[in-house]
Amino acid sequence: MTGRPDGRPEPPLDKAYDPQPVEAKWSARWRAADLFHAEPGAGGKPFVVVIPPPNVTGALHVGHALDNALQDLLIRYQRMQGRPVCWIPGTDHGGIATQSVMEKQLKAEKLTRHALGREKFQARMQAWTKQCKSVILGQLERLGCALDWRREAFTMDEDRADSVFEAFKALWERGLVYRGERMVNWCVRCGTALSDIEVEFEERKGRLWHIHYPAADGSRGPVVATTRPETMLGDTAVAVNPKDARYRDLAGKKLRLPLAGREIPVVADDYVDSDFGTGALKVTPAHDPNDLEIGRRHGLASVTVIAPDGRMTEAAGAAYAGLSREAARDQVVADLQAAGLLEKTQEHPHSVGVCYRCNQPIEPLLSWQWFVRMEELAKPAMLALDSGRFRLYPGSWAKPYRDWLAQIKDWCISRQIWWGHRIPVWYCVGCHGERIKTDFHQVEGARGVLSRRQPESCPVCGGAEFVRDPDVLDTWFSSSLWPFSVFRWPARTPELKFFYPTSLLVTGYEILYLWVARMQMMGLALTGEVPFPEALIHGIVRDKHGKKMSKSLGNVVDPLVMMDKYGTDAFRFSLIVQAYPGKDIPFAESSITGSRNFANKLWNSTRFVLMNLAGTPAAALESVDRGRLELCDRWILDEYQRTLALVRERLNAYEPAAAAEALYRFLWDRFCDWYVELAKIRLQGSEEAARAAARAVLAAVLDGTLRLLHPFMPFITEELHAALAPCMGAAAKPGGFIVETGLPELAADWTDEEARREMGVVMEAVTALRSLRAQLGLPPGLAVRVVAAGGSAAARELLRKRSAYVKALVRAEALSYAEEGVRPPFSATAVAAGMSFFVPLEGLIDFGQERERLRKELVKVEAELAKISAKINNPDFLARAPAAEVELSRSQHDAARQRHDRLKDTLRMLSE
RNA sequence: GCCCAGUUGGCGCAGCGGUAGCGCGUUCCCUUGACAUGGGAAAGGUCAUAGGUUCAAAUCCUAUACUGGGCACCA
Repeated sequence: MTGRPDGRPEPPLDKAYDPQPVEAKWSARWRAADLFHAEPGAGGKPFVVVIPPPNVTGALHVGHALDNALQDLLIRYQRMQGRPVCWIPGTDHGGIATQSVMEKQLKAEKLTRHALGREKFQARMQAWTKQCKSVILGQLERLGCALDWRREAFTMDEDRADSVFEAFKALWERGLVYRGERMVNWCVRCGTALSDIEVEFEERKGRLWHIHYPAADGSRGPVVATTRPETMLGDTAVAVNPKDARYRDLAGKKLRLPLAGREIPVVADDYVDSDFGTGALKVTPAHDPNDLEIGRRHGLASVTVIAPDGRMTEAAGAAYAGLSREAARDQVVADLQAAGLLEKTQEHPHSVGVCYRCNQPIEPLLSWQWFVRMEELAKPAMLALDSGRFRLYPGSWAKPYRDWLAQIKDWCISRQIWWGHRIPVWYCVGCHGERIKTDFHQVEGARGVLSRRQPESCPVCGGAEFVRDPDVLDTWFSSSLWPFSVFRWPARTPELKFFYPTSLLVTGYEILYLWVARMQMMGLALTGEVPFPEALIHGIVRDKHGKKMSKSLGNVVDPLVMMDKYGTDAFRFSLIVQAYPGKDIPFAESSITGSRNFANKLWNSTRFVLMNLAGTPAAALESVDRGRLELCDRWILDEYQRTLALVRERLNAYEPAAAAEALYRFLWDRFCDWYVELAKIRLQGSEEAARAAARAVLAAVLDGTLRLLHPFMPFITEELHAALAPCMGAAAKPGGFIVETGLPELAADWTDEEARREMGVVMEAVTALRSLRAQLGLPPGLAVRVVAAGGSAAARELLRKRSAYVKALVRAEALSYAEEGVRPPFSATAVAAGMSFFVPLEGLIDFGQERERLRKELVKVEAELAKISAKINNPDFLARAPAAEVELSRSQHDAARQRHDRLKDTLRMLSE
């Protein structure tokens, strides 16, 4: 340590916290020490979390940062409580989302996946995945995540493929997967079917076209209303409600379908709402789920006019075939208008189902797909919820979760894309004919053989030529197995035995049904256990105006930029401190600034303590004689103890924001603003025993605060702990890394109501005097004399003993006492803690102003007094409120009364 | 249409039965040996509206309005 020119020792830390080097250093050391690797079997019940695997679609966003900051917080917290922890890292192949990222890249190269072919496409996907994984894992490490890096998993690697096949097989054998022809949600852009939850509904501006359908005999027919005129080419009936008097004699008649020219019947069906539109409904069984039902009830034909690629088919007629559905709509409307059949057009906003990946309108299409029967799977999941074996935090999610399970529909799991687990079913060409090779999704009732590899021969016809189901599984299928596939289920590994079921899942509510519910169902169905007994469901990170972040809005915040600018700890803390249960987070940069400042405050309070420990290490708190501690020591220890309890309580209840806030306020408002300032009195004094006591308390409280803060801010606390430990002497806790030192615990009970009360008096007096100084505009450097008068004997005695506190904090050179009723001449007055404080200011004070100031003060106190008086004079209150409450109100009343009287007295004296 | 959540100082949020708090912002003063990423002081709210329960309501109940969200949808 080199000396400074002025002879004082060089401070042990820089003046401001510089996060970058600190983060790099500790990331590397944690990794090198393999600090968060867990082996099965050791040390009691483990705390296990599987990461919600990010899709390999690019870099992480702020939402991931929040999710992982919360997990890391809880992992480190549990670890510090002495539990073995295991947090599994990994990524998800991400199906459609990832494939469309690749397709965009191909498009930029003027390529398509079809031009490339399935195999080459796969190869490119693999390469991309590899690159993307390392970016994502790197970001997680940068965030400080205490992941067990040796256990990294990917939803599409070999081990996970075993799990997926086994799961599919188990469901197949139990008759829970089936291939069926259904009206599915088809995304024209993605070229695949989607499950119901992958469709989002958006309110969009639309129109309602009223079209006249003439009767076959040439007479006037009904007018139908539709939002999708292009589908009329596939109409096979018009339906009306049987009770609708307007159409009573129409049912059973034939109509001439405009543009197409064919005859279609009018059918009567209860489904039709007479009040909507014209009360006559065009029926297109091939392109609308409800129309399909009507068609089935009335034995109607089905004419497919829109192909899976979104273009019109031959069946739509020569004039339209090949047009996109949008172009066909315009053409149909124009043609109808030309034919004089378009009665009118209305604006008609309505909700449109769109693809959750690409936002394009969904096309309902009839096709053969794989489904999972969900009802049977949902029942155990509901039971787990009802019996408390599975709990959601916050509990407000339980109802929506349950409602969703109760009305669950079968899950379409086949996707017509190339990136994913291929469906392990093979079809014999001998049995199904050549068509199975080219027109797979239209082949009715195809029966496949379940196998991972091509079967030897067909069990029916003995043929040896097979085609594999070209489809892949929904990416969420493999995700739903994640809590046990990461431990290589179905293999009965030691990991599976020790780490499964996991302890907690942390994720956002946007995938509650998509993922959380399905993991519960699959876990219960395949392993017989709830995969995690608790789930912490957090909100979404939005922009500062509360809008969803999206690339198109340009309001996306890049976590790396934030970490570079403010440091990882500040970034994490700002997310956690806003993560109140059930709330979305409006993310403003100003909130990270606040956390950055907090980190710096922490840094500097350690810097201060270090400066005072250098050379003379602190004694352990336990070894300090309690009689050597003075008021502020007892007070801060009481506050500290409360904070420890509160933080633990909040974290155990999964309320991290409240825990973070408690720590923030303890460190800043209590420790720094009051305790450190008061400790300075002794530290700068000459009495060695007093200095030692202050050092011991400073060291103990700071050290514990650092450890308690570590799960929130891992890097800075590690750095500061490393700097502090060598200076702590006997007070140092054993352990290398801070996470190994455990959570702070108190050897003794430091509850101290008396210290709280007495510090309260000191703080009140100090605040009142500071306020007085500011209001009088006294320069901060000007030392004043304070004369106190009145108050209880106890309060006087307290202030006499603690006059050093008051003097130091209000920059007073003297604090003396006057007889009640004596007021030093030319003085300003503050009233607090039941007494008056006079500050003599001969020549500096304008009595007119001083009177005015005190009058304003009096108005406030009068209002307060009136309120509290009304309360304690209310007989009902006295009769019915609890005694303690009455007592409290009385003492409040007395305090207000005293304050009031003192102000009045002072004013009277000033007026004389 | 049904269900849920929210509505608290300029902005963002706590509090959820006993006299309204925090962060950011604003105003004033201060480069004093941890920290100007700091210290001190101040201004600013009839806690959406209307009823009700209670000795006492931001907090419980009931309506209403607005804002989000979920579910189901009538073309």
